[in-house]
Amino acid sequence: MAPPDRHPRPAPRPRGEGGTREQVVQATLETLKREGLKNASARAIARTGGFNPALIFYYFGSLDGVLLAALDAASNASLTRWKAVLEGAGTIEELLAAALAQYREDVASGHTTVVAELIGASHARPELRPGIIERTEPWLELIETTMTRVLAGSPFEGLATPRELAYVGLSLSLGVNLFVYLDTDKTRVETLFSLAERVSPLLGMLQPGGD
Amino acid sequence: MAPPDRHPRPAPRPRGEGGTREQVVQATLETLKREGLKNASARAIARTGGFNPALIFYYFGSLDGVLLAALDAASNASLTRWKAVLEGAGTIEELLAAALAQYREDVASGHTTVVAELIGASHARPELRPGIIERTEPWLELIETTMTRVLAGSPFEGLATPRELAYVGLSLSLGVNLFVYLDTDKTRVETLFSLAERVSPLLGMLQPGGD
Amino acid sequence: MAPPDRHPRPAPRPRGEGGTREQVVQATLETLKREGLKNASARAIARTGGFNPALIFYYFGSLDGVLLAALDAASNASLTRWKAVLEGAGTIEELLAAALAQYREDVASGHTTVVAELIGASHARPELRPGIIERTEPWLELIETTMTRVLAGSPFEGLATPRELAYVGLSLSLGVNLFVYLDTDKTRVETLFSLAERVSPLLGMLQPGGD
Amino acid sequence: MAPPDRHPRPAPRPRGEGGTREQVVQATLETLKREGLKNASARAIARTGGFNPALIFYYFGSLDGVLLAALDAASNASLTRWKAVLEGAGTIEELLAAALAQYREDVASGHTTVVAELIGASHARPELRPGIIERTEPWLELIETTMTRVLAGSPFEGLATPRELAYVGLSLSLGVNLFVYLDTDKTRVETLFSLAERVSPLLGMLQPGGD
DNA sequence: TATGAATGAGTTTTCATTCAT
DNA sequence: GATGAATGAAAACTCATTCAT
Repeated sequence: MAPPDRHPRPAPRPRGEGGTREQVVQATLETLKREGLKNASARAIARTGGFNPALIFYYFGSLDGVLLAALDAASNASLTRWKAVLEGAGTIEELLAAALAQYREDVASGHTTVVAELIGASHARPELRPGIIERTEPWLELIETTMTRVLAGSPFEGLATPRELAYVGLSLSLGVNLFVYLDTDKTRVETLFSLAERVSPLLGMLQPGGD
Repeated sequence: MAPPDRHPRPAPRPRGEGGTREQVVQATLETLKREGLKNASARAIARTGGFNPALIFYYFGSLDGVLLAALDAASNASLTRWKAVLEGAGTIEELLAAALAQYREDVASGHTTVVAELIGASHARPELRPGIIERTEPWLELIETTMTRVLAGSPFEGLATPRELAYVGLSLSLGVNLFVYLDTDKTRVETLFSLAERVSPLLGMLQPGGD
Repeated sequence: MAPPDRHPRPAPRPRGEGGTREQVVQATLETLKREGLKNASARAIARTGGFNPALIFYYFGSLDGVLLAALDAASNASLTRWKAVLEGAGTIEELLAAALAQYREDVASGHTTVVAELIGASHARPELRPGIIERTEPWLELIETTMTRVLAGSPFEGLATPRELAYVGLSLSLGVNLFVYLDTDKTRVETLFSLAERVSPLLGMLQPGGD
Repeated sequence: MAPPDRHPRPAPRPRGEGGTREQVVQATLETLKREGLKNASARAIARTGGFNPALIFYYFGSLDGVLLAALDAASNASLTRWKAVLEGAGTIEELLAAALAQYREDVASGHTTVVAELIGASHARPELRPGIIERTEPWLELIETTMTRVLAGSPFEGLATPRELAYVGLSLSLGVNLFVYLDTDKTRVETLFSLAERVSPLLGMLQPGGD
């Protein structure tokens, strides 16, 4: 006469496919996109992923833990894409065109949302700041490297260091991210992008051989 | 019999001066600056201001209510200052110099923090978005008006509409706001500003009579 | 067409009778007695008292807060009783007899359980220690005062200071409390008490005039 | 893929020596001493010992299981020491001196802490009571035997049975244990012990041949 | 106008425990 | 013999909000 099994273990969720840990990160990402950081509680994430909230703490120790892990995942994926895109650009004009195209895609896919969300969140949740600042560095480096390469020989070269330009680039990028978010129907962002396309050839003209 | 320990009656707030409603807004602003949006709960605000949490709901109906009221207050104050600053500028160079000076002051005083905080918050708290977007409009108008005036007769005039430039300006402003926040020791922001100062005269040269 | 009232406020629990705060303390005491400290969670206490767990935090700030408040209540009540009892005793023999009677009553009523429970708990919950130690002092004072009075003129007077005897008394009292708790059927405690009754007259004989 | 962050594999425990089971008991003891019963969770114990929490259940079936096993270990070790000490004492005076010395050592080494902790815990955790009461018996027997031997021929012999005196002894011992715990800087306990030293010779004088 | 009391639903986190491997 | 993964239940505590006064 076995005692009544009050907690029958449920059929184990399909394992493997990326690993449970990965699934938790994915659920976090999805929740962040769908419900906003404020509502991305441990419970909400678990609901999204169909698992037990305790799992989050088992793998990441704290809610902040998963949030940063999710930022890592999103940031890394995005960084890889952008690296590929920027490496293909030889001239200022090409660079701007490529960046613009990628930015458009990011906006459309909503992929950047998470990054922007969490960077914006550093305001609301001071605890996250250090981790977020840290994850900003590879982006600065990518911009810096690209600037160094593309600006070689241009009149801009003497005007600003690559690092300085990286700061400008990151600020602009963050700003547009926020702007996108405030722009519900995306018409304004489109206006902004088309302006960039119009101006870009003019900048290209300033480059040696870029006539 | 005795009132609960947790709510020792504070030294009675000086009544009148500015009205209770105004005091609630001020307490909200202060809490926002000191503790971040995430921690700006009704209780925290009430603690800051030394009043009863229910007061918030009495005057503003909901927590989101005060938050938007606080955004209004901060935004209006800031807008007034900026209007004064920008109206004094006749040339592109003067405009940039004036804007930079004001921006520096804003960063130093922490006055912009609240605006940035709440705009960044539109990510985290979808409920606030509509209200926030609305409060963005006067800023766009200010930038637009200024651009129209300053760019008259310059080669940029044919390149972009004032509205388009307002979008650029707002994005940049938002971006720098975030960047400031990520930059704990403010050295990066200073680098950014000094770059702007170096570049600004060059742009001025493009203006008619600006040689 | 009012919106559906999803949270109809329940008929308010009968107010007054000692005040809500007092009810919370009583519920804590009762839970402590019935279920032991380990199981005296906020939920359990609230269940006992039929109120919302949040009420505990509203009035006492933390679980430790109520526990100490409960200790205060139990300790004070007990202290009052003991004071009355001890003040009536003029000789060592009378003192011992009175103390024994009161101790018997305490054991029977289970009233001391809570005090012993929480003092014993200082082992398991270091956070409570300072508060508990503090609440020990009036007991030491009571024993000290009594000893001073009763021992005047006896041969014990030169042997030990009243303070020292207070330490002995408190230790013995704590020890018997624990012993009581380990002694499920109370036969051992009864043995102990009857021994005390047998010995007490002998001590009395040592007193001046006590022959 | 990678193991979760929270469980970095510790430097592999030296196997064999004493057996894993014994290591679990030791870790329990150590955790009990360092963090108190309240915080001696399965996880905490496993962390202390550098092994997997499941090991506890593998060997002892439940958390209460290890706790009692730890009490056994501590109690037995202590009992052995005390047996040796008490057997060496022939007179009341010697007995008291020896006991006092050993008690002092126990307090200093913190070795008694665990025993007291768990006995005190019978309050907080009713589940542990039966097991604890059981482990009390050998102590009573030791005191009883010693009393019988030492009191032979003394005037106390007719006054109380050895069993009764064992109850007094255990109560006093438990009481002092608690008192020690409440006495942060140990000055009070020292006062108590020095009083005992002063009084002890007087008791010795009552013994036949003890003048 | 203002507030103390009260509450339901939520928060993050930790628990003892099980089980497949 | 030993462990990593996983989980349901519960822990302490905070939240925005309401309402009688």
